[in-house]
Amino acid sequence: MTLECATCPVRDSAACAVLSEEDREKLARAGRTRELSRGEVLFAAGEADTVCATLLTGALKVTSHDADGHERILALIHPSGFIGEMFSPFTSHDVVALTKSRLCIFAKADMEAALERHPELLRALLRRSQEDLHRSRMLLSLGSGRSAQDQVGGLLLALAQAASTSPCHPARTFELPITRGEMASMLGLTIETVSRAITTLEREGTIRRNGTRGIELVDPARLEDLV
Amino acid sequence: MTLECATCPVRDSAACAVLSEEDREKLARAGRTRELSRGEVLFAAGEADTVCATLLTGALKVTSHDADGHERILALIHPSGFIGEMFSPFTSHDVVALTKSRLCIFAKADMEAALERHPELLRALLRRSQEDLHRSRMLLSLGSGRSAQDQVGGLLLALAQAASTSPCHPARTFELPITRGEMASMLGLTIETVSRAITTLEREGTIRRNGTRGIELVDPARLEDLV
DNA sequence: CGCCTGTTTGATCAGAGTCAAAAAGTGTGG
DNA sequence: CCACACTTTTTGACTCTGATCAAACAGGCG
Repeated sequence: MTLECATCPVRDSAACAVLSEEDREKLARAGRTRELSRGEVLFAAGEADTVCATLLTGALKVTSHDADGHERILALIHPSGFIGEMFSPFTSHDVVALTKSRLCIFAKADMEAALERHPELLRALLRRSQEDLHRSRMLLSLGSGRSAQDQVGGLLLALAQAASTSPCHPARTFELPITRGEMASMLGLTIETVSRAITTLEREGTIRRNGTRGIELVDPARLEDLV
Repeated sequence: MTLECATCPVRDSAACAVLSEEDREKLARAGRTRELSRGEVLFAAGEADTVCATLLTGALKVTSHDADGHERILALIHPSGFIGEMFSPFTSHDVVALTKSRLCIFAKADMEAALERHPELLRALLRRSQEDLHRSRMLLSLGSGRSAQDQVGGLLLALAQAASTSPCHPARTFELPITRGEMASMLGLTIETVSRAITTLEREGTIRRNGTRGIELVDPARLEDLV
């Protein structure tokens, strides 16, 4: 299926937004879209990977697996995010769909050619890469000396910020994009510990739950000074 | 002090190595070198930062501090590494010298101008940024479900790789660039736990110690299949 | 309705943290 | 070269948090 940039949901925020209308069209002709359903694998670690992609809708996770198959989530990817290490011929981590997702896929060779012609695209990717790096370090610092409950609180806050439309203020109410198990795997905790932490946070009056996925931040300040 | 690219120890590996001789000279004229002694702060989190830098010799750490002042090391920077988020006006983390270090410093504005003129420099920074991201995720996956001993083993392996001249094989013997406390702070453990882990690894015959900082990997394979 | 997946809660246990002190290094000045 | 002070590392005893094992509970969907 060929691309329809005109109706693209991330046409203003994705990396290719820095291109002119016509340049973008030219790039689009080299690409195609792909749908993934929950659990489908986009990249598997260690495979040669010859494509890169922009996420249009849905959400992806970047994971690694330790010796005994335990999964660790290293990053979440939201719409307009870019996937693919342009300088490494092999993927180092798995990339898997968390929900039904739609992507815009390019051969690395085509993207490489576009980068050659459009330095502004290079700049857009650099910016994204530095943001990814920043988020990755956030996740690292979450795991620090803090108690399990503080870690979960910090993650909730981070997810609220990701769910928010405005970049600085967290959303007051939002739906968790991930399961308890996936939260646990982002923090290196167990499902049970995450569940208990959420229960405690609710009993303390810091948050309120709305079904299993809905979260309302009653007292965001309390979460904020954990960071 | 003006720059002497001719005698620069990282002239072939730093980002600016992608420039031609004359372009590099031009950039060099805008920069200056700076010396830091152990513990000196290059950037403090939250400050406006108007410069970026390449590390020539020594080592730096990137750290964050939680509410009670506990430090967490998010990354190490080795010679030829680049420091400075080009797209964010404020530094988000502290950057501190681990040892006596020498840097090559540029005003962001000058670097920005150079990026404008030399897309290959942009590409070099993107590559570096993706490598940083990769290292950051390595550190994340180290912390996973693994025992303290395995985490320390994994860190030793990573440090051996960083110390090695060849990029894939770890050095068999090397000097730890950081103290026990700093190792602990990279993994989110305590000094005592790190110390005990190292003692156990030696008793198992996986490593041998040579003074407090020297490490010999007797059985690297055992460490490798922990990852 | 019953099955399956995901979540919550409970009881027990082990591993890492904490507190404390000895030992090994490092550097300084006499 | 040695004596002394200071920092870093190691080791020990005890505690407590989070993992583990197990079971009840809640939704979603055929």
